[in-house]
Amino acid sequence: MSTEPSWDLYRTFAAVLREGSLSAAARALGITQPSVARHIEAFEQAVGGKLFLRSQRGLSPTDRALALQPYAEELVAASAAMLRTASADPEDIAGTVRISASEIVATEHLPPMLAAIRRQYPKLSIELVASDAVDDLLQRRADIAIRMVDPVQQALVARRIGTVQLGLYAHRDYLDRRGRPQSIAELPGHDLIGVDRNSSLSRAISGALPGIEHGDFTLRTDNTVVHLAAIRAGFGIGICQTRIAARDMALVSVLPDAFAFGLPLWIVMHEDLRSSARCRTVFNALAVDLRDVVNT
Amino acid sequence: MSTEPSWDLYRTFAAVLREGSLSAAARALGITQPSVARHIEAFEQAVGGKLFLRSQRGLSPTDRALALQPYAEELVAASAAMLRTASADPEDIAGTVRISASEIVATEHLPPMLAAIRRQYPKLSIELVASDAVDDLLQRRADIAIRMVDPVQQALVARRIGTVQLGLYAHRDYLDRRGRPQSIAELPGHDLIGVDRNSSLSRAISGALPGIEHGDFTLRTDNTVVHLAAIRAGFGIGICQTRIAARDMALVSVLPDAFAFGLPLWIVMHEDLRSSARCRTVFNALAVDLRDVVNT
DNA sequence: CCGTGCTCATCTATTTTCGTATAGTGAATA
DNA sequence: TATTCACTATACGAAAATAGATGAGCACGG
Repeated sequence: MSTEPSWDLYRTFAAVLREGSLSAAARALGITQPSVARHIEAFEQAVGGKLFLRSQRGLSPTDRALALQPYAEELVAASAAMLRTASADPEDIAGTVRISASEIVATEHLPPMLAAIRRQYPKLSIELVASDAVDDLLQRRADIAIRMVDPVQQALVARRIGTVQLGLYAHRDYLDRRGRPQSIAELPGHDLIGVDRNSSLSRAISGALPGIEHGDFTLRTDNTVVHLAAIRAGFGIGICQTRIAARDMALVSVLPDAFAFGLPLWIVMHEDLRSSARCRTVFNALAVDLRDVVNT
Repeated sequence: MSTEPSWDLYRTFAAVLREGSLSAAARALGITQPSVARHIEAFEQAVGGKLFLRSQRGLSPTDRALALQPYAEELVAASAAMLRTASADPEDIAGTVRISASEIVATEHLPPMLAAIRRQYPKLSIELVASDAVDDLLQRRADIAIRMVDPVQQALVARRIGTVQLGLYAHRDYLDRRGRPQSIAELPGHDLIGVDRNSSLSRAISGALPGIEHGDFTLRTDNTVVHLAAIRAGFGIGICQTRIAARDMALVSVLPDAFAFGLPLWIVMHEDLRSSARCRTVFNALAVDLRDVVNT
C-alpha cells in the first residue's frame, strides 16, 4: 500500500454499488461513464482485487464489494450531512434540517407543524424521512428523529414528549353496517385490520389483544399509512392513535375500556448538533408542537 | 448549489482540522501545501463561508469548521475502515483487524493471545487500540471490541465471556513491611491505590468498599496500567484482576473475603463484519482465549 | 429478422489539478 | 537588533484526470 486512493473513488464506488451500472452511476454523479470506469478500475487496483463483474447489462458486485456496502453508505450519509451543515451559517436559522419520523407521524402530525416552523424561519428548508429505522441518527441520515421507542444510544439529546395513546377505531358506516362489538370476545367475528410481521407493534398489540391470533386479521399490513387508510375507508376495525381519530368525526372508538395502550414519544437529536442553531431551533419547536400528539 | 465538491476536499479539510496548519496537513497527506490551500479555498467557496482564520502560525478553525469536526472524523474513520476491509480478500484469513480493548486487557491479556492467533494465520496483521471508549465500534474505529460493560447497541454481535473477578492486592514486600489488614476498617491506615474520577470503576468500587472515601487513597490514578504498576512496585494496596495477580507470585490477596466484585467481559463485533472471514476468525479465537481471563 | 435501447470499452483533445519554486510575513531566539 | 524558522500566498510548467466521440456486444420487442 503506497498511498491512499482518492476519496472520490469511494464516492464513485458507492454510486456504482447503488445504481448498478457505470452509466447510471455517471448520470447520478454528473460525470461521464469513462471517468466512472477509471475510478472503479483504480479502486480495484488499489485494493488488489476485483470489485465488480462486468457484463453488458451492468456491473454486479463481488462479495468483496458487498462487504464494503455499509461503509459506502456511511460515507455517503456522513458527507451529505457534513456538506449540509457546512453550507449553513451556524448562527443563522437557515439551511436544511433532516427529520426522520415514522410514516404515520410524518403524514398525520408533522406537516402542519413544519409549515408553522417554516413560516417563522423562511430561510429554513426541511427534509422529511419517513422511516422507522431507529439508527437513522447514528448513520447521519437525519439530524432530528421522532421515535416511539425508548432511546438506548449514548451521545444523544433526547426529550420525552409523553405517551401516544392508541385504541381500536372504525368508520361509523362500518359500525352501522356490522354492529358495535361489546367485548373483545366478539372481535373475531369482525373485519379486523392488523399488522403483518416485522413490526415492533406486533408484540405490543398481541399483548393488548388477548385471544386474537395472526389469522384473525382480515387485512394484514405493516404499512401504518395503509392501515389508517383502511380504517378511514370503512374496511373494518383497526388500531389508531386517539389524537388522529379525534380529528375525524366519522371514526368511532371501539371498546375504549377493553383495549388501550400507549407508546412513548421521543424527540432525539445527535449531541454534536446542539451547537447548530437551526437544529436546536427545530428541535425545540417540534418538542413543543408534539405535545399535541400525546395524551399525558 | 451547483455541484457537489470533491470528496478529497473533505479529506484535506479533516487533515487541516486535525493538524492545525496547511503545511502540516500537507505533510500528513503526502501532498503539497499549495494543494491543501487550494482545497480549503475550494471548500470554503463551495459552502459559502470562511472555515479557517489564516495566520502566520497556522489556521484556526471558525465555529463553522468546528461544527463539522464530528463529521470529518467520521469520514476519516469510515474511509479507513472501508479501505482496510477492501484490501483484504474476504475468503482469506489475511489483512488487518483492529481490536479495541481496555488498557489493562490490551497490556496484560491480549499480547500472548494475539501472538498465538498470528502464528496460526501469518498473513493477518493486528491493530490494537487501547481505549475505554465504548463507541469505538459505531465510530468504525475498531472491528472488534473487548468491553467490560454490558453492550446496549443494536446491530452488534456480542458474546459474553464471563465475569472478571477483581480483588485487593499488594506486593509481599509491602505487606511484610506494613502488616496485613484484617478488616476493611483497618484499610484507611494503609497506603491505598485508588481511582481518581471519570472512571466507570469509581461507582463499583465505592460500593464494594464501604467507608473508604476519595481522600483515603494515597495514590489516585484513572490510568489502570499505572494502578497495576504501583501495586507491583509495592506502593500499597490496590485493585487488580485475580487472574492477573495469580500470575505474579509476589502479589498477595488482601481481604479476599471482605472485598471482591466482578465485571462482565464481552467481546463485541459489528454485525456487518460477520461476513468477513478474518474478523470472524479473530472474534472466535479471542472468545475462546479470553475464557482464561474470567473466573466463571 | 432486424431495429432500438441499453450497456461497457477505447481513443484523443482539453480542461483541471498538482507540484515546484519563490516571495512575503510574523514570532521566537540569540 | 539581526537571524532563524515556520507559516501562508503566488506564479508557472508538468502531469493527470476529464469530457466527448465512437465502436461493439447483448437483450428486448415489433
